[in-house]
Amino acid sequence: MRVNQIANEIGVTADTVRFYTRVGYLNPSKNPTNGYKEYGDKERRLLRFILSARQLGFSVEDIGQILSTAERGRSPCPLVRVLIQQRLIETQKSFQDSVQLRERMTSAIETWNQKPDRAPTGEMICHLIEEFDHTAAAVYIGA
Amino acid sequence: MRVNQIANEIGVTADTVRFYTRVGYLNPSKNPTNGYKEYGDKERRLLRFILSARQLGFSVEDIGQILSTAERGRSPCPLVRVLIQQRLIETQKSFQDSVQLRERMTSAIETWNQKPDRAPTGEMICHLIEEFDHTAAAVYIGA
DNA sequence: ATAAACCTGTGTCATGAACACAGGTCAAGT
DNA sequence: ACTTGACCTGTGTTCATGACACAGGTTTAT
Repeated sequence: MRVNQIANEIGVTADTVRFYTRVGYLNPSKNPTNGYKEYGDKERRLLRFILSARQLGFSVEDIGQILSTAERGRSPCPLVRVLIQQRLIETQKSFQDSVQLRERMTSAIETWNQKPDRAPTGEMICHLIEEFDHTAAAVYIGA
Repeated sequence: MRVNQIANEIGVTADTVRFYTRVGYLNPSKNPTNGYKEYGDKERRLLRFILSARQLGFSVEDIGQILSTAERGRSPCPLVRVLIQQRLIETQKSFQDSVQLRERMTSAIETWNQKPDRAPTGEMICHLIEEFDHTAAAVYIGA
């Protein structure tokens, strides 16, 4: 099985398979006649596992730790339980960041609907952006 | 004004100032005796503008377009209105992604509370992850 | 045999800074 | 004048997760 075959079968791009090979999580054998990498059952199982873990928010490095724990025959479960808590915190953060950014953006768009375009001056590059920032700052400090 | 001075005054790190200098948005003069970059009023205004735009979700490249439009004396406002719509779409996407990931994560954590740790086998690396993925897939296809 | 179509591995790029590091500068102390 | 130490500087590299570019190899059709 070559890179595109396994990629299609699992539903990812060949580049993704190559990436996990490059970082050493997949270890295909090498066809000596043409240098092509040969993926087998083990790689298929590993790749599926990697994708499942990614779906749950584990980082590629997390997965590396999980895999090497399992390779040594130890249960990766305790590590998994710890790691997901950490990643959850990060996800909460990125969620909050997205919410706040979205609010700023929609608020800006709405405000800008009432405002004309203007040419830049020595003082201003874009009055939409600069004035909105002042307004937002004023709101923020409660002014 | 040297890099740390302007950075402190505006409230960012020196690395951030260096970054915007490197990409060419800030053009400090160079002190010929020591090679240090000398930031002035113009750079201060530019840096403030850049940060305001970043707050609104514009990418660094967006800001480059906005600045070069303004430099040619044309109003960047039409561009700004277009760009923010695009970035808003991306922000919505990242918002939704965060929400969904968070759901998967909290659901996994909850499910895992009922499950023991287990050592890996030839078939399984981590039953928590692999079994949750099956469950989630089953839910997804309505099974 | 040859041509086109497709596939491969390796190397580079992307975001937006943060970090590492070797060397320069400057004030305090002697 | 000199030295020590603290601080500062610019430049180069690193981060995460693949996507993309590219030169060359392979397979299929003629």
